[in-house]
Amino acid sequence: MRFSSLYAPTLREVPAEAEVASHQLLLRAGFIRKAAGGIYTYLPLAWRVLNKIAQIVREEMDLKGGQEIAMPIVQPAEIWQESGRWSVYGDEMFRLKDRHDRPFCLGPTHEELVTTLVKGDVRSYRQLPLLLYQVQNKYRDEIRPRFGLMRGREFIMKDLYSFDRDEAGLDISYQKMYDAYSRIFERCGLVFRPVEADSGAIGGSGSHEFMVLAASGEAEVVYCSACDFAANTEKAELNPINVPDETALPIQNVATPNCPTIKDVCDYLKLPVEKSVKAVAYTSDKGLILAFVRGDHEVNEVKVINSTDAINIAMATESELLAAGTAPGYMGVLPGKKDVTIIVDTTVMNMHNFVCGADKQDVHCINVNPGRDFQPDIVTDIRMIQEADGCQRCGGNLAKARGIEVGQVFKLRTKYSEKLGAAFLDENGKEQLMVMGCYGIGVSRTMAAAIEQNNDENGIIWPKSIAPYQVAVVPVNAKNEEQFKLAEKVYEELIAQGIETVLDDRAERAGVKFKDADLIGYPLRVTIGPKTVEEGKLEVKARKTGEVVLLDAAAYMEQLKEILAKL
RNA sequence: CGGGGCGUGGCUCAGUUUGGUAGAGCACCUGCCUUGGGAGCAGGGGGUCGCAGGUUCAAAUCCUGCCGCUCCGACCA
Repeated sequence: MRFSSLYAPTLREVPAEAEVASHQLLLRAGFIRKAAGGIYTYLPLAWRVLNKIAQIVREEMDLKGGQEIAMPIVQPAEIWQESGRWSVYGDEMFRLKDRHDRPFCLGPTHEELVTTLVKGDVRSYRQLPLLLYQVQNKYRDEIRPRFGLMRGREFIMKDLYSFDRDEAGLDISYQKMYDAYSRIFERCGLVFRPVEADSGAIGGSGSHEFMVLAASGEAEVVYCSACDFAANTEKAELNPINVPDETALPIQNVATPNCPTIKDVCDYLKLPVEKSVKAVAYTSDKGLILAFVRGDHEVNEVKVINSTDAINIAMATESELLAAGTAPGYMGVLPGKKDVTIIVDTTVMNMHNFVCGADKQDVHCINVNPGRDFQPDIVTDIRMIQEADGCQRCGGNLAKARGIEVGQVFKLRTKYSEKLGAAFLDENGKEQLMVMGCYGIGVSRTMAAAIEQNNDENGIIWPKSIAPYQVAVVPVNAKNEEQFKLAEKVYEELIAQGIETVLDDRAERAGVKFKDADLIGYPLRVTIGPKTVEEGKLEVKARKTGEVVLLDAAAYMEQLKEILAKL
């Protein structure tokens, strides 16, 4: 491709809307343009990168027996109503109506559609396992789209669905995908880590997220320094902390003036924080929810949501708390409140003689004991893991890192086959539900994550496997016939060898072309200018290391290929 | 949802406080000159000042409403 005709409008200045590196660089280097909030046009360079990532994904999916299909983006409401998710999905779903007023949505995911598809065609265990996938746009009307392609409302996703005859089959499919995902992100040149994820409302074990490690990541992960445990902090399961038995003392109210925080109370009463219980109040479509954890712990909102039937939850307001019969800053576990769901962390149930709010301004209760003094509506693990908790598996030390979630694998089991009636006959002629899994990769997010992990002050540094072009050939002075002729010759020769190359044939000054080459991030740049042309040399510069090598202009190809191969 | 900031040519922004002929740099077009890290000179094209009302002789500027973008918070009582 000749740069003069390439649609890659580079910008000298950073568009004001972009905050993170990948967003800024994708805009500046002429890869994307915004069409609406969280919705982007992919320009030729971006489209090449996306296709390369998708190609790697396809190869690895096909190796594991995946078959590519293409399902519609527009989906009828009925199947979502059947699975129950039409109402569950909430505002995140883009909904529309046809001319007959029939409801549809833009697919945020395809479990319903693919299950409906397969149940119509698969009758026998002989047709299983079945692995179907597609690569297409997905639509999610995010509360707050941000960071360019990292959290868009329209994005490209690879989604594969596995159908097996039983748990054992699912385990095999799951492992295949886990392995394939590891290979995919390796081939994309990314530093990543698979982490355990809670399978949420679906229950049971069986979900991993693939995190590209980057400071700008939205997710926080913890990992063990001793074993291979790694988990999303939002999802890491925690064992309750055991404490020695104690004789239950009589419960009593104590005045605690001006002690709205746990620290105030414990300082005032001279109690260790481990002897206190604090609350976070949420308001939801199911009413007010009070979530209690030990004073030095943190509430994990995701776990709270998973432990209830609530769909949308938000922090409760002061007036809501007062109306329910409690007091902001002084909320307690004791009964006597109106229309409140009380959720208590498992560790709290092991505590004795603790202090918590008395539901009255400036009053706390001391010597509160579970069972004797209160019975929560729900007892479950709702706290956020901390480094101090240590590895929940081996007791080793935990460390934290930030990550970008680029993929997730998930055991669905029979959640959808049951709701949508996807069954087959086994060899005994007995009807069985298909056992399903789903496996997603954010293709457009992977592109952004690759940039987050590979950039410097001059621009993008593409991993070779997903670079839009491998080499840029830059004649320093396009009007110098000798230089330009040589550049064209080298360009033609590289193309003939199947090496993706851009010839920067613009009548720009050298500096402009160098800046653009760095910004766009070609792994290699071949410079042809007066310094080298007279000596019959080509200058080859690696974007990543800045290393420069001079090659014989008459016989450079083998060496150049070697340099490329080593990148 | 709440709170802050912003909306002026393709991009970055000035001008708004104190109403009075729409500006700069970059980008773009033409010519000259220059050619190893975003050159220089000369000439030129391009803007319903987010939208809709209102006030005024006069509105980018003041008032009201709406829309869009963006950041922060969803923070533990």
